[in-house]
Amino acid sequence: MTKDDHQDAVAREPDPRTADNRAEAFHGVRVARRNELAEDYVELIAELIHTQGEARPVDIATKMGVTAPTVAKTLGRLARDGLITRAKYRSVFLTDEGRALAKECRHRHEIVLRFLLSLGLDSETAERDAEGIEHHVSERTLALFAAFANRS
Amino acid sequence: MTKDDHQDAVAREPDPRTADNRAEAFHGVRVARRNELAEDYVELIAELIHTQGEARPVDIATKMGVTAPTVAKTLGRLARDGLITRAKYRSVFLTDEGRALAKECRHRHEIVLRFLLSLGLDSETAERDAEGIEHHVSERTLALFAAFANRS
DNA sequence: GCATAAAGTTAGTCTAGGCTAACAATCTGC
DNA sequence: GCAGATTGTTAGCCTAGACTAACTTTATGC
Ligand SMILES: [Mn+2]
Ligand SMILES: [Mn+2]
Ligand SMILES: [Mn+2]
Ligand SMILES: [Mn+2]
Repeated sequence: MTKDDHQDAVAREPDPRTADNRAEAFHGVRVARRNELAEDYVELIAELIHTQGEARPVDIATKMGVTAPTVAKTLGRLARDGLITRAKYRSVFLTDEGRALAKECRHRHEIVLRFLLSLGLDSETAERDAEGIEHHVSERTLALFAAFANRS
Repeated sequence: MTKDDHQDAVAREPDPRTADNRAEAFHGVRVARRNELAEDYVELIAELIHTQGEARPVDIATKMGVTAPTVAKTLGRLARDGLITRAKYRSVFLTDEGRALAKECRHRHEIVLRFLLSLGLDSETAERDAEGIEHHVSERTLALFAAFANRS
């Protein structure tokens, strides 16, 4: 269908499903990107509840570095998606599902961070990179990161 | 200003600029995310020009796993941003700036990929994860990845 | 307990990035 | 050289995620 198909007749070693894999990889990244924000939010909300006793929109806004209306709209989506519950003018609570996701995210975040630190990265850069990388590591990669961090 | 300020009076060990760093980290991730798509496109366009002789929208669409109109719109943005040039119904060319970005992206992609492979990851998963991670590694992290991959 | 400050909401705007449907141009094979 | 297939464009729709402006509610301090 695409040019590759007949090009492969000439190809030496590349396997015939390379194009598919590319599209799949990009698709996987797009999916991951769709969940990034939700992951960061529930992770932060869990942390705020733990450290401050409650998760207030104003604190979420400060830590996320966005404005209050942006937080409000995002919380609306999280509620719609069953990750949090909220009442008007009150602070935010995680549902069971939200709590489970938060736990998983914190776990991932910590492994990625520990891994970067164990590679020798300074903590500020490690924190910044971990915040982005954490959403793009598969289970398999995470396991390798954890193993490496542990035996360092 | 936020609750943290006076909370810090009670705090044990966390340093006082933690909140700022968090917001900065999230901001950095948001910025990185804005460039992800452009980076993947120019990298792919460069690759298509190299392997096929030209970069046709239909091939970009296939490899990216999106529809032709999506590609058309994205190419419009890339042209607007000075990364490519194009004429109606013709294939796409990189500007100097686009070529430079493509080169840099390919470089980053390769280092991340080699790094993941050298950690012991299978190549399919490595390719998928690299496609996402590459946009979130700082120069510093990249250098550590490269060093690790080389001495493995 | 009330005035004011702080926090939260709502409405409206914008861009990116995805899609489908419909149409236009180009390429290909005969 | 033209019919049909392929490719590309355009228009229009949608959601996410950002913002400002304006308003309402809640919390605070005196
Ligand atoms: Mn993150
Ligand atoms: Mn995180
Ligand atoms: Mn990528
Ligand atoms: Mn890439």
